[in-house]
Amino acid sequence: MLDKAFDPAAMEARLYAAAEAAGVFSADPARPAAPFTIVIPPPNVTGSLHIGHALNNTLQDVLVRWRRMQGRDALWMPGTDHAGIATQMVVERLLAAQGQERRAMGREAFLRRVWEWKAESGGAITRQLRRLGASLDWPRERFTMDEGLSRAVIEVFVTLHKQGLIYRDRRLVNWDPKLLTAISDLEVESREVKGTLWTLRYPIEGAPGRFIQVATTRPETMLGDTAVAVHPDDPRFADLVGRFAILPLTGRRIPIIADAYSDPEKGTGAVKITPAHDFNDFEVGRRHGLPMPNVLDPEARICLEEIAGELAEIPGVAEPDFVRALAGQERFAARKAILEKLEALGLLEKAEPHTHQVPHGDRGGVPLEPRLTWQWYCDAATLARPAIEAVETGRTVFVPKQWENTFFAWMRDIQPWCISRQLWWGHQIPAWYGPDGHIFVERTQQEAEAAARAHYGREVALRRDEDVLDTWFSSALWPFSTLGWPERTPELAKHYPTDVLVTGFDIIFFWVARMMMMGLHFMGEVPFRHVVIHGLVRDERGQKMSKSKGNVMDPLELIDAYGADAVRFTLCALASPGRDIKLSKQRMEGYRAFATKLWNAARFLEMNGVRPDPAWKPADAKGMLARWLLEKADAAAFEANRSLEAFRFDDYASGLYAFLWNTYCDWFIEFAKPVLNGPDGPEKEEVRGVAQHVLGLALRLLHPVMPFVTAELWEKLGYGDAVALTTTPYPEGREAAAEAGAALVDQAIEAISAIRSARSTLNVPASAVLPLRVSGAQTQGIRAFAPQIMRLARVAEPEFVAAAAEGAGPGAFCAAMGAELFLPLAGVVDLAAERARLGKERARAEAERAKLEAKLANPGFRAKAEEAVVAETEERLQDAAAEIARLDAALTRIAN
RNA sequence: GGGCGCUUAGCUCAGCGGUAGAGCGCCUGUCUUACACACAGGAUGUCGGCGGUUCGAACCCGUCAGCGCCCA
Repeated sequence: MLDKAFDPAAMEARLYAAAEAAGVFSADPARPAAPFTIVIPPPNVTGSLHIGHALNNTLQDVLVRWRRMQGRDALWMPGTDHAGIATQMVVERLLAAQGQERRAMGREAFLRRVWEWKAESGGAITRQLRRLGASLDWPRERFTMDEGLSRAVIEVFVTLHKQGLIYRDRRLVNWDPKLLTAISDLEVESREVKGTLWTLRYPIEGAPGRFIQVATTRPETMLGDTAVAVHPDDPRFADLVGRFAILPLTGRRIPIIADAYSDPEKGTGAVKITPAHDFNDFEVGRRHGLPMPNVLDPEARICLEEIAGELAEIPGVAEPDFVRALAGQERFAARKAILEKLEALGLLEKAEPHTHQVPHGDRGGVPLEPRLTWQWYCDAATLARPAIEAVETGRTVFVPKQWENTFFAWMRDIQPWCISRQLWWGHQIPAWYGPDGHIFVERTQQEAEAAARAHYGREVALRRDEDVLDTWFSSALWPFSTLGWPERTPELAKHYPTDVLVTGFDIIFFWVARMMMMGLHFMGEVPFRHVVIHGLVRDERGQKMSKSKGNVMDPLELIDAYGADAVRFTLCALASPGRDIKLSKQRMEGYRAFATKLWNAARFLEMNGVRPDPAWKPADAKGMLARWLLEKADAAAFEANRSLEAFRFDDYASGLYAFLWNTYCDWFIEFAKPVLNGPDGPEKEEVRGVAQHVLGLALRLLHPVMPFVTAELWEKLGYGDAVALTTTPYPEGREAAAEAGAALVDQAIEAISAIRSARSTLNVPASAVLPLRVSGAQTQGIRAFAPQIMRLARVAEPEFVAAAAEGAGPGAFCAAMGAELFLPLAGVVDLAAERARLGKERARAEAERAKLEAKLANPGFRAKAEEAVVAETEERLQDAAAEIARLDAALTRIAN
């Protein structure tokens, strides 16, 4: 017997553990079944499950469970990425708490410590995904720093290097002065900062008293200025182009150049050029062959090594001693000192408040410095071409499709990808340097040594590059490295290309783009057929959730409060394509009620002797109620499949919600009650049969989104083992096709609704049982379901007469699909109220008739509209007219 | 500045050429022996404005307005 109350907490852990232990979440490459594959977008190993993960993984799990039930060899690949910067920061923080520092302990000891941390506290998220019910193939779990995946990384790096698609270059990077590493363009967060725009005066060489003014928000970089640029067409500066300015403080001679980069409308129209510290200036510097001295060290302190030799004393303009004193000063302190000095020299024209965008590191949180360094680069533009083409030709399809534009926009303008990071935690770059700096890129130290021997003709000492690769470099390989590549494993052969990648739009650049590039280059085929982009989960007011706002919803707390099924169902039901989700506890309460409803319906059937019966054949069902329910169930199953095929998780959820609650509970079970309470016999057997059959169908249909309550009911009711539901075939259903017998149920439903509405409007006491007189050409539904109508509409045994309302005195009149219903209400009915009710219905019918008449009166409509539409319109007009006639007759009877 | 999206019932959202829908909320009634996390009934919409295409527009096109996001 089912418990009275549905208690998710009591069953979830047990059900999940049983399924995991039974191995039903695992793929089997030996099975002949067609594969269905999703690789999880690898969460960060330092991370914990947030509501965005809950959405992302719920959607993946729904797809995987559904396809698995369809018989596909489903593989949902789990794992995490090593998150170079984040993990290194976590461990460094732990060390700091113990008074230790990574440099002091050395690289090897530090890495040991990181692995220890990973073993102890890494991957909390994988345990949390289990609480969500995610049916990942855990025995196949991978980690980007695994031996196998690391091998793939080395293989890819070496291969791309030999192909000339990876190279070393000295370019500007986004440098994080706190983390002391280059970071990706995508890890740069533009923050609006209220700063100051300073205008500086640079003296013109050979023109005493003449200055050129330049505006800057970072005056400390002026030490590295190597030119002043003006627009070629700007008449104000035409005579200065080709001459020189004297850079204050350092006394350097810098040319005044013409370059269209300078915007005559902006600032003073002249702009200082600091090639080593600004991306735009770097390009200008390249175009004009300017020197590019670096004046900031890795921690963004002033360093003078590259300009020390050229400092020159110029009275009133340049003071080498002052500049020398700046060495080692932190950038903002140096800024202050430089401004004070310039002001003292009369070279600071003005300072204006200025709001501008300042790039910050999204991890470290400090302003970044563009910095000129040697780094490893990947030729993304070349790799992007086939990826763009794959999307253009539809080999990979985005859902919703408009995200393809975002993908194209970024891919078509892709910059060289800086793949080296000045970290210790990560894949160390397989490059070795000879004594003269010659580079050997090989898979192993031994191979590098052999190459060096061949190159130099003798043994030499090699030094390995200390840098590691961007975490995304290994993530980019995820769709094939996790399947065993570069080994040619059965999994790789069977499951690549994968079917779907499910992710948020913010990750199109990170994952989608890079996986596409690497997948196509190394596997010759796209990594996934579909990319499903879902929205962001926001709070109920549409605000982004954040710790600082205090509006975060913890999925684990939600699971505790509402059950994993309710959390999953809510996320699914709200996942409309292309829209963010506004999540509220109220919504979740509503869907928890749905799980409870399912539980209670099952309990009711169990109490009424409904038991699973695999031998029961729907095709043998004869009764109208059974046919009606089977038809609705088939349509619901069909729609569920269709919705999931189209990745319409919202339609899938709401369609089943409506079927279970409205069709199955509100009508079928209510219709079944008189039969279940009645005498034993074939009719009761058939109702029990169809009830168990369709409940079993509903449990299967709902299982992908509500795996826990469905599995529990499946087992407790006796359909089978809870674990076995995971691989029980998913119902296919078929398109709705109305059966004649089933229409009689609809008539009974309509009669009940009409009577209920009349009773309520006329204030008939709920407990009063009214007589019912029925007439009309179509009354079979009323006859067939009289007991149901009596019970649900609270009426006496229907009396079938020639004309329902004739000679019965005052009463209420209504109609149901060709049947006329009359409720004699002598002494009960308020005739004025009934007149008002009928009048209102008449007005509604009249409006309908007017609309349809106008439409049919339009010659264009008859001439051009489809025939079926015209016919339907005519039919509706007749119905409206008949309804008006009936209502008129009823009104006449109770006139006065 | 460039691009994308959104604007439909009080709220959150479906619908995207032929009868305006759902959930929640609201109002009224009900302990009808599965379920008050329930049942029944009800009210509420110039489908953002304007213009166009069409026999017909919430839906297609143009335009304006407001909101949001991404990239400079």
